[in-house]
Amino acid sequence: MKTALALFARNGIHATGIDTIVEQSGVTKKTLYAHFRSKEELVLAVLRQYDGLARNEFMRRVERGGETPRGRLLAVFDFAERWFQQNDFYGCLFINTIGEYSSKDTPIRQICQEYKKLVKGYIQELCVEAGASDPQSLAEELALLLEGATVTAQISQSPKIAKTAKRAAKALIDKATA
Amino acid sequence: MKTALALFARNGIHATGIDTIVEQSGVTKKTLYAHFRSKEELVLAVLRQYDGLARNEFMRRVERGGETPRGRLLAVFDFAERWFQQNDFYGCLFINTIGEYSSKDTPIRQICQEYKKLVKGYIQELCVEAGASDPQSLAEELALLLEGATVTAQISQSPKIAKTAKRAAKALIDKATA
DNA sequence: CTTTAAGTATACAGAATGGTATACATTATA
DNA sequence: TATAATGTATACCATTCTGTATACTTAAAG
Repeated sequence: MKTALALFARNGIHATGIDTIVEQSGVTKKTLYAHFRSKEELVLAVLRQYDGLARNEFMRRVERGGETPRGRLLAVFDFAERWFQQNDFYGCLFINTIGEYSSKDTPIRQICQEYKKLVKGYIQELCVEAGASDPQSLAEELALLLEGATVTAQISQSPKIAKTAKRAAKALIDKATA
Repeated sequence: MKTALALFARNGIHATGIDTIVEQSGVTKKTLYAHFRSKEELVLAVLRQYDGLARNEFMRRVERGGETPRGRLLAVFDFAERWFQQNDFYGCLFINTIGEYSSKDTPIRQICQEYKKLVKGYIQELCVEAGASDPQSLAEELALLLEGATVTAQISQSPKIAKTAKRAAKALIDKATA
């Protein structure tokens, strides 16, 4: 049900009408509004669900992608490359959503902020394990590379930018763990 | 006239109705449609105009911001910090727009792609001047940091991330010009 | 002075928006 | 078997969307 509602990812939230969701999901409008009181609540539910799924998948792949802490940090960008290669990759849902909601106090924004904070926190843990002299700074830098690679892959439609990010990440990690 | 139409930047394109634009700009609907045949044409015109302005401003500030090529490369991130601090900063218009238009062949996407390509090209010129061993790679890496800082500043609402990006940039530049 | 261009004001058309209501089918529990 | 919950199908409402048309004002150019 919610699954079909990832139309949001492709077309954006404002551009996706309730009717389209109803039509494509096979669910009836009545049922939809029985579960979610409004479109905003539906959006929130979708974002929250995706938040959990995406972070889980991210951590799982990173964990498997490297033996050493340093290897896991670099695996972040291997994960990114695979992500960018998916044919339903339309950039980061949270970044795209933030672009549609500028109001500072909407709960939608909060979810997006929270997601990014948690991802950065996870990267920071890896930095600690890798023995970085200043884990927080390194984590910020690597998160920057990841965000940058994500939007660049989205715009330029070329997943290979992940390799560039990985190369830069390597340099920054080496410098921070010298 | 077009100036008032930068409602797009704040609220996104799909969320901004023609009526709102007409109302806030003082221009009449008739006149608007005399200049632009459709909303899409208006969007294109706005993006194109902003493309020119933004790139100009960017290059001007970078040029003034540093004496040496290396200094100008770093000035990119000083520019970014000032940009992030503006109270009408809602992230990069082109990134936000791409998030709303996934269709590969819309001219709107092309403008966004072109903008990013030109900015990267300019950074690459600076990298050449700075004597980088592989200017293209360095430019890609620095562009990544800039994009990352932009979306991070937008989401976290804290302009200081520009300093983080600058620090990382310094490390990457040093490595590439050793 | 008159004509022509371009503006304002406003009403309207047709479709799509978010959201509600009615009528009927299914199913699980009491 | 009766009841209550949950789903489907569909029609509908008020509003807003993009885009057009009509009528009146202005102002510059011939």
